[in-house]
Amino acid sequence: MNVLQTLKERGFIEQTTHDQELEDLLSGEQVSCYIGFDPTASSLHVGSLVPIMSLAHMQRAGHRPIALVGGGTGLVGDPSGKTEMRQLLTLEDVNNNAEGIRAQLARFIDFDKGAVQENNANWLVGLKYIEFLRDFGRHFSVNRMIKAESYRMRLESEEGLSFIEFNYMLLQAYDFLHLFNAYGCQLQMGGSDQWGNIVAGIDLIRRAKGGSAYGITFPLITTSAGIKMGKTHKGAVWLDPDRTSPYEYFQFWVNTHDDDVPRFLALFTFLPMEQINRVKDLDGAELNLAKTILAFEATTLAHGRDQAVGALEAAYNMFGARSIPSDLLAASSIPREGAAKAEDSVPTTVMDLARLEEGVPAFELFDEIDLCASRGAARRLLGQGGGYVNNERIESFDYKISLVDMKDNEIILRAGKKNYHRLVVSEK
RNA sequence: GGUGGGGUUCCCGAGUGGUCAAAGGGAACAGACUGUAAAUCUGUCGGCGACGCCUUCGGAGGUUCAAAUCCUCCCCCCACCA
Repeated sequence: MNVLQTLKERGFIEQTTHDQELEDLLSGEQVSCYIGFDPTASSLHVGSLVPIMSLAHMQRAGHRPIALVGGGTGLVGDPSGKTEMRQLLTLEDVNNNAEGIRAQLARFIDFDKGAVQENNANWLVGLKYIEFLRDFGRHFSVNRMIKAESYRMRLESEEGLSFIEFNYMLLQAYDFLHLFNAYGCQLQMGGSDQWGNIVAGIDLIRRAKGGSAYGITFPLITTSAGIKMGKTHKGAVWLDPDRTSPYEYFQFWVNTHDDDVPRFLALFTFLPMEQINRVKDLDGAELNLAKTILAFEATTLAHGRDQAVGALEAAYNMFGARSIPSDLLAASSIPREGAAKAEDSVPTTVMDLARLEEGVPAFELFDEIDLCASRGAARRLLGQGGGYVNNERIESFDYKISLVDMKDNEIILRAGKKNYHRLVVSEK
């Protein structure tokens, strides 16, 4: 089975150009393929996981993945699929962000074994306007461009489309051409909103070099609730452990919607499909175990196995241990017998002994340790019965949390069902 | 550059002198129900030790007992015209 089939089977493919030729290409010798990543932040988030995983699949199949950081295009801003103009980045930001992104990609693809990272700032920033127009601008038809879906939304919007953004397609096409020349890269992959840009690159390669190139787009992954994957009320779920802790990351995956579990297992883990397909028949508590495995595998990929085990144990500690049958997704290396263990993956605050001796009103404390956004919010939460000490409901908003509540040298506070916070006393 | 229309609480969007912390919807949060799910129902949804006080309606001034609402200047967005 070649990569294309693997990707298809696992739900990565929305659309491809030249189905048959692409199939042949990928069945043959090593192919270089690239995906662009926007350096809008120093970290990637779950929304980029589909492209990342697809590169990983490529490498596993013996091909060469090229991760292109859009250091140059990031200076312009891609209008595709967006309703308003993006904040423009400075070159310095972009370079910093590119560093962070590389480190994260390295967990999924191996730069020591052929994978390449490039930054298009290297060839875009020095472009000469007139030369560029003469050499490449003439290959682009404005008539065609304005018909592209990627521009239509903005063309029809009140915001309009600025000229700088209109150029984006040319720059991305030029990237593809550059990588074609430099690496013989014949395949570009990207989100479905990139279709127009990818096709523009393929055209440019044909017109300018007479070469053939191909494209693959990924579907936009939405949850069954219809929301774009990877967004939560707290914002994006980041791959950077400083932004989204491994425990939170794990929890994000555990909270996957029922209907999404098999699909997400296929996309976001490397577990074999025949095992994943069996998950489709599960429901209820059994399905929850599959979610646990999904979370474990996804966390292992992003943060390493130790962190994943830590997150799993922390979850067991908070929500109760489980044991996972050995025939469920057997390829997973998840520890099958759950050991609940006090873990510091749970946010912890160290308190002065003196304050706890005196007692701190619950609403004040909940605000202070960020279980609530403000004292007012804490009052409301507690008033509605959503606050707990050691899993017992706090009955009044000004109940004083004190040493009386100390159990095993800690006090576990909880807001709602899932937000825990641990309080310990300073040693003195 | 001209003319007209706009900028409201997380988002959309009402509100054109007091009854406005500001309708309605969405999102979000809590409770019940559950499987750390979804759906549903109920409640909450600017801040504050809080039946009161304080800060919000693009920005800065002004009129008035009283302004999101009226006036002046400025900034930004949009449409049409040039």
